[in-house]
Amino acid sequence: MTEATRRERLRAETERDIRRQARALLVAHGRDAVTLRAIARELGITAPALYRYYDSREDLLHHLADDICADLATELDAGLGRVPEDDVTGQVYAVCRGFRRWALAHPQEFALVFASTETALGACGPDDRHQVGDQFGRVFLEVAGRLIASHSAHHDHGDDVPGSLHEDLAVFQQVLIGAVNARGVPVDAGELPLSAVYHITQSWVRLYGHVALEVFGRFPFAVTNPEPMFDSMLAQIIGEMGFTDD
Amino acid sequence: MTEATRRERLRAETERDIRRQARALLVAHGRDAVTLRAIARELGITAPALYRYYDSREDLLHHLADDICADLATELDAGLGRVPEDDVTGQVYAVCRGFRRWALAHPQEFALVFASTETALGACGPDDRHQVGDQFGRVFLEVAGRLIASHSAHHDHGDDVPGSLHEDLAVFQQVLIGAVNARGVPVDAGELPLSAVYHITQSWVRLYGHVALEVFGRFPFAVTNPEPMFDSMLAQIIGEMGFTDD
DNA sequence: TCAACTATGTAAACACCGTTCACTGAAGTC
DNA sequence: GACTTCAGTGAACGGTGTTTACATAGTTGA
Repeated sequence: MTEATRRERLRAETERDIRRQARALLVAHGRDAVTLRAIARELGITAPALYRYYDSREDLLHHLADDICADLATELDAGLGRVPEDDVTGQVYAVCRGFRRWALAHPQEFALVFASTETALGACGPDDRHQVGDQFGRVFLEVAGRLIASHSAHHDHGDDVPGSLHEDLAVFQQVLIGAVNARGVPVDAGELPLSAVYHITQSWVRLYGHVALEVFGRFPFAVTNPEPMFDSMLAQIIGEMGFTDD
Repeated sequence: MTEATRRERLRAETERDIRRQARALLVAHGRDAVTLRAIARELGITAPALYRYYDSREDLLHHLADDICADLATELDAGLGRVPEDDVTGQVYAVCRGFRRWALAHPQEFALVFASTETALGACGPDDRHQVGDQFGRVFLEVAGRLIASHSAHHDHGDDVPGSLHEDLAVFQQVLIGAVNARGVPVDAGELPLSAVYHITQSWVRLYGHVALEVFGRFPFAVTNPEPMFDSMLAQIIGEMGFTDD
């Protein structure tokens, strides 16, 4: 099984070390502190050696963002595991609260992955086009899709979907259906109408908006305890889907 | 009137030149490109000379953020001037669309002011505590306050305000009332209840969320034309206030 | 086994960067 | 006209990303 040659094992090991150090620097002192020389210094090698692993600092940051997405997805998945399989509302709560908790605990990582102007950093993972770009998106949107699909009969305010969005939403609809089906829950377009897809998107806007405002401290006034505000927003988002609790 | 000495005039002029160049570098090549040496080079002086004007690069970026806030406020104010005084809905549309347009046209500035982890950059202006932190906030939130105040009778879904937010919201309520009154429109707490203040905050979450997602390209799928989505969201936000159009 | 090859590291150098310090010279003050 | 204030300079320190030529350890095949 240990097919890898000695050199390959060593390479993989240093590759992990590099990103681990980069991650530590990011957490401790922010994006600007993630310098090739600092990483190399910490690893006991010289900076140019890093070019055997990454094309440039930018490339390293890109892979770092990938790692962060993967870790976030893992964390959200773990939180999901602690909720009963059939309690879909609870799953949505778990994922959304998990996202907020993660963002507040890892502001630098959040800024790198979710608030970078470089387009390269956002789209994590090697997924095809027409796919949810990053591993985090996979977790969050799959749960949302399952929630909506499991309660499709309840809500039907379909008129407010802008016509010019139909094409984009239809693509996303297929992605969501594929993701949910891949988990063994069969869904078709009838159970996940465009209005539901649109509502998921709007929910993402609000979830992201609240979390980013909290992380960056851009609420219009000092919020002493933002958690009830977040939970209240979640309750409203879920409530708008047409059911309250059971 | 030209009380200023020759030296004072020159100083003010250089100060403006510095920030203008810093701004140009930010726009053209992003935050990391705003270096003291590049600014000085462009101005035909040496880098240490900049320390006669700013304590550090960080300090310069802070003042730059102030400038950006002021410019944004000016632009939003100008857009506001093109809407009839009594068309408050139109004013909200103007400010929100103006904010989105500005953010998309100035992504680097947006990232600096609205998505920086450094707390110092967000709170622009020399305003006291218990005040809206930046000049942009002043414009946006004042319009929102006026809108709500002018239609307070229409909506009253007051129960969904988390109790633990009452204190914070009350402070913000006073700020909003003060801002609206300062424009000559008398309002009191009865016309601007906490539920309305809460709704304004939630609207800011959605406005910010959409704009930031668009600027950073973090929508879960490729949105071919995000503008109708934005307008649809605005219509819904305004609709939730209890009136549709007239 | 040993030569050929490849992958991984090094040292030196280049052109940048923020920041500090001693110094110059012009503008303002009495 | 002497004195002070202050914008600007040049040199220096330690830091940065990146490229280049070079060494050497690991792997491979005859």
